[in-house]
Amino acid sequence: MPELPEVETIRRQILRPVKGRVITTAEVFDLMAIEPASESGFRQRLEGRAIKDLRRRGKYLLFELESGDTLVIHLRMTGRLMHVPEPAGVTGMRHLRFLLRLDDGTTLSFQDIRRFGRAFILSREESRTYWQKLGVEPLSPSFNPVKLESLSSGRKRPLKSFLLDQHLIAGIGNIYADESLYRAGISPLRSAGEISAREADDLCAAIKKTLRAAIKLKGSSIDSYRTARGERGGYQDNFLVHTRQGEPCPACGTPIEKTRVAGRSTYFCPRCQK
DNA sequence: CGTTAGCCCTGCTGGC
DNA sequence: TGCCAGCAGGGCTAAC
Repeated sequence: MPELPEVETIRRQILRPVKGRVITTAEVFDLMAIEPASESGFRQRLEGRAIKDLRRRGKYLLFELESGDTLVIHLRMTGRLMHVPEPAGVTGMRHLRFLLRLDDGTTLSFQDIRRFGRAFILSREESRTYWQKLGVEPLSPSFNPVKLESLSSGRKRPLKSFLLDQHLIAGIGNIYADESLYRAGISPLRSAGEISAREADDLCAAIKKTLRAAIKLKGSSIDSYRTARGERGGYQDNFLVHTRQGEPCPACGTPIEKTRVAGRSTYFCPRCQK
């Protein structure tokens, strides 16, 4: 499931190929993939527009257009965004929801098995306010132990639930929440408001270290995630606890436990994580 | 306000 | 072999 490292991998891979390109045609095959569900509106605001820049905010990918509009794509669970060099490369693609043809003959394709992924377009004005609801970027300097403590203080909810809340910190999903908490040696069940200053230090460092390591390996391919070039990520082979229930903890050998927190599968070492 | 449960969706898995 | 309940979960909304 694409989280910050997966979305950032896609952004880095397609930035150069798409920057400065003009979207010649936009084709929609599943109206559920776009908001609002209007193909004509979607085409009107995209066709003939040049892509000025490609940015990321949390798990969102932002195509900034010369027109001032921003095409926003969220992959959710099973969304796949690929840059396909050959015009015929998209024929026969399964679960194809929409595609954007570019003026150099290449194509951006959006596939999505579970149909949770969405694309929408923000005007310049809407862009100014839309992102305020999202929390701090965990890899930015403004995400530091002091910030983490100020976000967590007074909150009774479990740390796992806290880390998954995109309004507080933007980009961490189920995989990297588990991995970061393990690295920090803190239980996912602990109340967010109860962590010490020392633990906030550890958790902040663990989050940054985990996300950076995952980006280096182009993300995690447990299931359907692929990079923009169609490759599998490599970080799933480095998971310390996630999806490893019953296997020995890398540090102490205690079997990794699986439980459910905030409606999500949660993996942790009952001995190393207090 | 803070927090959680339910919903959306489809492919895969495991039990019988 | 076939059937089907159960599971996976990001973000939104309703409800407590």
